[in-house]
Amino acid sequence: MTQVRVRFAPSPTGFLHIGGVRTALFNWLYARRHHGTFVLRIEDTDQSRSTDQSIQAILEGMNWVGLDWDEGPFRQTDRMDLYRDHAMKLFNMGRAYWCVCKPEELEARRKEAEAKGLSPRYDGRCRNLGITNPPGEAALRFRAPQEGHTVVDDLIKGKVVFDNNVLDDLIILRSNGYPTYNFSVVVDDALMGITHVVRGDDHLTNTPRQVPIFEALGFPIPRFGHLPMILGSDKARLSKRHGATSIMAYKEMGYLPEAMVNYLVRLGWSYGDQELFTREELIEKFSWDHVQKSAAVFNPDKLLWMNAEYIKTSPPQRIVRELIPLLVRAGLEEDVRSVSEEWLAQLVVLVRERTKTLTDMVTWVTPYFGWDVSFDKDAAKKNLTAAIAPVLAKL
RNA sequence: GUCCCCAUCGUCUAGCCUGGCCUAGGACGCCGGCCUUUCAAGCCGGCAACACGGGUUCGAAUCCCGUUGGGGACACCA
Repeated sequence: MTQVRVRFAPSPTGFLHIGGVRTALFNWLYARRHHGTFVLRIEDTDQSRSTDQSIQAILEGMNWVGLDWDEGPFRQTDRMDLYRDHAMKLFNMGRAYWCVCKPEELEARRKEAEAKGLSPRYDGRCRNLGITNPPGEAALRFRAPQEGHTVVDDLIKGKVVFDNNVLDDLIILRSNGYPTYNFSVVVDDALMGITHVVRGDDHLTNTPRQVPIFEALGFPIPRFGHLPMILGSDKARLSKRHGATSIMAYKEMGYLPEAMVNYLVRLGWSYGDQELFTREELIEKFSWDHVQKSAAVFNPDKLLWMNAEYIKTSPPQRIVRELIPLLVRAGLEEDVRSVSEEWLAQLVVLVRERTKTLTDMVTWVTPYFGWDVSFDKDAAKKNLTAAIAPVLAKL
């Protein structure tokens, strides 16, 4: 078998979403499992929505959960020549044509079709115009096959058959010269030698649109895998109104990255009855055939439980490292400086079984700081009751 | 509207491919008990599901068809 090459290709239009993290995680696990390569690619061809700040957020999030990439981050906007060259190649071989329809006209026609209960597809009116030198602004469309069918043998869903007559002649180059997603993704996945394209479920119907482009360009077709979506408690796609969806928001709330990873991987993947996995175990045990086909509801309670498990079982030194910045932020910088890490570690052991998040832990730990610095475990245990009572009262 | 995907406890899931071991297992949450001077943790126990309808079969959660329900896609967004 050839070397596994997978990628995570987010668009930088906001913070890093936990759904994105899960997609990245599955790709990362597969790469690590097979000693393959994990590529990070930033899909920033939408000029109006992409921001550098979002790119930073993506990198920050990936770093926090420990998903390291072997190549990249590549930015599609650095690769514009590649897309234009390949688009023109398609044009020159007659597989693409110039479309001079105005965006507003297309929009109007789409609405009209929808109103009539028809498919809101492009009607192909520029398809056979044979425009070679478009006057002013024009977009380049791919001449999609109209007959036959495209079969996607999905790693997760199995064989899925699409009739080519539902295919649209989609725009591959916008009139501003930027490539569209369905085109740049094909060029990049091919040129980057991606062997397995694993992405969200919402891309499944994009696949039969992309496969003919691979074919037309003479590229080998990668394997595809489509991961089920994450839903909110009302079974609607997970969004802000269900609570925090940014991965970094969970850091802020006092979650451990290993707990996030463990929870997210179990959301849609299983290994018998096992709930808790070390990173090494995940790499060793991960495979597509235990990935669920159906969408999963995000359950904050279970995540909280899992975080508590990690807090209870992680080496106290590890917890201390994560805790210190939070203590500093809580205004306890002086106090933290006056005690040893060892002292803090003992304190962590003392309170950890009653805390579910690091933020909880800050609350529990705070009253101890007024005490004698020569911390004695046994003495503290005897005095635990006294320490807890006032904290309880405040809660 | 058209196309595609999905369907086991409230939720995450095991089992389904290779029908009988399933009076359907585990986990979260919930309820009760034990432990504890109180809380938490821990331990023990309980509630709770094969969406529905037809087939196939000696036998179906497991295979087939249909229905219903949920989700996704149909942009000069990704």
